[in-house]
Amino acid sequence: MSPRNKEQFKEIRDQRQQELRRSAIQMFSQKGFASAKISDITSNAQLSHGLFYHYFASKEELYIEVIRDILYDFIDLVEQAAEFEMTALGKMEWLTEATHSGSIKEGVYRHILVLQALYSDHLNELAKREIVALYKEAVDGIGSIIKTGQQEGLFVEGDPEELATYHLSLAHGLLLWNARTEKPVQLSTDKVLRQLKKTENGGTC
Amino acid sequence: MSPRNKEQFKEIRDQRQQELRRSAIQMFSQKGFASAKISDITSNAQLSHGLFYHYFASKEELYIEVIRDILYDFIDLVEQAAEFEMTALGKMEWLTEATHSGSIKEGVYRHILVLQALYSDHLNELAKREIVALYKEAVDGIGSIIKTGQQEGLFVEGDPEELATYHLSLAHGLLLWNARTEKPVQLSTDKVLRQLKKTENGGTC
DNA sequence: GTCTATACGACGATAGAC
DNA sequence: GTCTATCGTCGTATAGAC
Repeated sequence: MSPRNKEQFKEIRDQRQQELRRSAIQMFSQKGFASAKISDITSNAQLSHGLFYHYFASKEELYIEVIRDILYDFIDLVEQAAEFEMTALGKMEWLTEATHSGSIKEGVYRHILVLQALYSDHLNELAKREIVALYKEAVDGIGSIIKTGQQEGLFVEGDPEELATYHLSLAHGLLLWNARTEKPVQLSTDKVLRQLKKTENGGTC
Repeated sequence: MSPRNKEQFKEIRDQRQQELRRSAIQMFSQKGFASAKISDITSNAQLSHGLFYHYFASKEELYIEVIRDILYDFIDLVEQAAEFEMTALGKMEWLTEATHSGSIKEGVYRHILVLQALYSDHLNELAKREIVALYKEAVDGIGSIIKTGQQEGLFVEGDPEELATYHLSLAHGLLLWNARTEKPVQLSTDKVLRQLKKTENGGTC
């Protein structure tokens, strides 16, 4: 077996892994952990169900990995926003829009998946604590942005972390609601950010 | 069989039904539809699992009834708020606190249950539409309160229904988050309502 | 109305051929 | 690496005794 072949195998393995993860996000969030069958996940990724166990030890293992993936992505997004060369308000606008970009359904599925993981008992407390910790990392990142916004004098006073929590609550709640209505309310970054901004007409007051 | 006995039987039936519904809310929301076994629901209500089918035709039937119950309760709550003799702001404050009262966990479980119902495929589209319609009824009720608040000049301008959606998104999102953190952020009705109020210091400006 | 026992199907996981 | 066939388990729903 040449090293060439070894590499090729590894590539195939990685690619299949990725396909299964993608498929799992879809299935788990649409059907929930228990109802998403292995065969749902594999057939959606166009593999046989037997092959699943060459890539993951169990259904539960895949579940937790997928949730980790989602949260890492979200943390990345926040970090990306933080590094832009713009005002805190601009960063928050960008972040708000990015959270709601792409397919609405996709965003909402990912969010529900995290919720389900936290509030069901498929996962042990240790795993749940890890998830909470990752989410908190994202909240802290947003808190930092808000803090600079306060120093710029554009944002209301108050504990930045608490304000970040309020912001995320609003953004995600809205995401959920929008995904179900026939004609979704056009997302208004303005309105989502209203609670953060000091006043609408600043110095002219 | 005397009429006296007939009545007694009916009472027992009703009571058992109620016990099963209560138990089901707990189990469904904690474990999800698929993972909540009939035996979980019955044993939690201290009945044998066989007896379940004397009260409900299937697990799915109970599921949808329970969700209806939750939404009817919520609509009642909004109507109650609307009928008070107070300003719109007072009504919204009362409603916000009522939503977060009782055990936090209980409130959050009920909310998650509705979400799960909407975003999983245990329910057919018809049932989902009914749920959305009920939820919308509650949103409309809140929208009405907001409208009077605008006429009083205390609330920001904008489509009342849209503002109601934002309010609920924030309130429920916060509920979810609070239930998972070790030391929940003390609910601040003030901050939840900030997005609705016109300015913090009104006429003195 | 309440219970226990059981039929029946579904699904996670494994074995073994290719 | 990929597939099909199969085992073992678990859970819904039913049957039938009390």
